[in-house]
Amino acid sequence: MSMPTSIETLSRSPTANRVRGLKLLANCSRCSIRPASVCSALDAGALSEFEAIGREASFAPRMIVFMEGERADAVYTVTSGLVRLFRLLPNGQRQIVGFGLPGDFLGLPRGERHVYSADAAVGTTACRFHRQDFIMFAENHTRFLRRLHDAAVKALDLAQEQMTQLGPRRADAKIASFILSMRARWMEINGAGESVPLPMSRQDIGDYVGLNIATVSRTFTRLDRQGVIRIVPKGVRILNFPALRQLAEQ
Amino acid sequence: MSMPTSIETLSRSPTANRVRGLKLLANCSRCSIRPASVCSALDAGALSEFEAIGREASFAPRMIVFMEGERADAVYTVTSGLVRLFRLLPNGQRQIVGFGLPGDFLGLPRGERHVYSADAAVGTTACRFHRQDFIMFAENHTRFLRRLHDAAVKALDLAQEQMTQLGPRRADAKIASFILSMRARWMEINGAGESVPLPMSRQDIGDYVGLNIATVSRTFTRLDRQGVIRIVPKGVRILNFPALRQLAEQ
DNA sequence: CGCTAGTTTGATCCGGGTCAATGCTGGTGG
DNA sequence: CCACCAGCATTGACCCGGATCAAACTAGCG
Repeated sequence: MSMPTSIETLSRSPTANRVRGLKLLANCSRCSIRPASVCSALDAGALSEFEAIGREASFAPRMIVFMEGERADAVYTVTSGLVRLFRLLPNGQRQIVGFGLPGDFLGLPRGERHVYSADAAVGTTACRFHRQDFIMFAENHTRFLRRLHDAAVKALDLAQEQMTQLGPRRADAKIASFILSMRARWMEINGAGESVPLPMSRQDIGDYVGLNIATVSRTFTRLDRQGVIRIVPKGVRILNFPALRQLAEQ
Repeated sequence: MSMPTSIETLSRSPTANRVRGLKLLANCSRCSIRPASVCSALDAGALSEFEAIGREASFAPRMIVFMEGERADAVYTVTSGLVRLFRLLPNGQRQIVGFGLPGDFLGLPRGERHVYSADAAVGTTACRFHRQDFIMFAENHTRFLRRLHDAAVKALDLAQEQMTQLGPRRADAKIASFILSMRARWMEINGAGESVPLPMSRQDIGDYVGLNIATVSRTFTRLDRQGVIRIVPKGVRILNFPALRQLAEQ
């Protein structure tokens, strides 16, 4: 975690005019991440009804989606790119509490205000719905509501899991767990094999698992040299699964 | 975190015949922690109806309330003592994910199985309800249901908060935050002032905030010597609030 | 081609982990 | 009533992993 980064992130991100593009949804039925999203619970009829209340939003890197404390008046389904979910601590450090991947649903806190902030880590697109429209739609489509509930359970579970990762574990254990958990999440989206995309920066990874950027970098390098993974542009390729799993258990 | 402790904890805790006592609820209307519990949402009539489906359970120190992975067929409201909520990690370490204080509601995961374990840190009493009875009752009492929802929100918020505490923070910052958060929770129960009960062991505190028992002890001692707190039996007394708050922010 | 943001790598230092000895306290039985 | 014991807390000595600071390197991108 580093103070400078979080400050920079904020000052470089204009809070006004956040959304780069905002146009009608083209065709949900052809949407490639639909199977992995809450929309998978909708049949053709419901889908076109749903399409009518949504808009496509796109975010340039570092653009803010919403801020902690703001009224939550819109909800999102990420369709491409990567969203960082984070809290700014009193001392200026940034704790990333999660990553929003394509298919992930964001922005519906239990209360009326967001409890964490969200910004785009890379160029990102999402479907945007007004909270009221969305809730009304959900209440008229029971299967969809249940699917939303499932999504919430999954998020809670991920958060609990993350709590156990953040404790006093060794750097290579944290990084190994991180790689495996990202792999598991990509698997649900595109069934990928040993290749794991990591679109976020080293700093983001550090702020997520609780390590300094230098330590993150060194640990990746070490795992690469040990032949456990191979570092590739914007990701890694897993070479030795058993070794990686063993490290993750430490 | 220490491996031996978690192992001991398990082996010393018989899984059979866990509940020491199990008798009818005496008189909910006179229950001293009712204002702080979900039962506060019930009027006299509903309360006696509620009384009829509950039983009082008591747990000796180290007795298990429920285990991660088990079917969740009973729910609890803690009435006295302290419950530890924890996960056992693959390497044998124990991560305490929360403490159940008097008034806290436990044991209703979103799915049908518990996602963490719970045991008594000290002699503890709780009201026990069969899950089905409880859910049926709740569905017939809307105010109660809403109150339950609030409790869930609070728990989720605490978990997120805890995530930000576990990161790479200094030992005195972690301990200071811990003391202040325990104080805030006791305040809701008995409005106590600068005196903060800490019924759990040093090991429990360490497994919660992510510190070694030795470091926990040393940090308490240091804060005491610095005049920020005074260590008293089973707790601390806060002597210098501003200093403690300042430490917590680091 | 050169600028900028991000990444890697090196050198150094310190906080907290580890191991182990000692101290304290409350419960038990002679 | 006191001696003993078990479990927990405290304290000390030592060491190591990761933070910090800083420099060199690399990859996009205009």
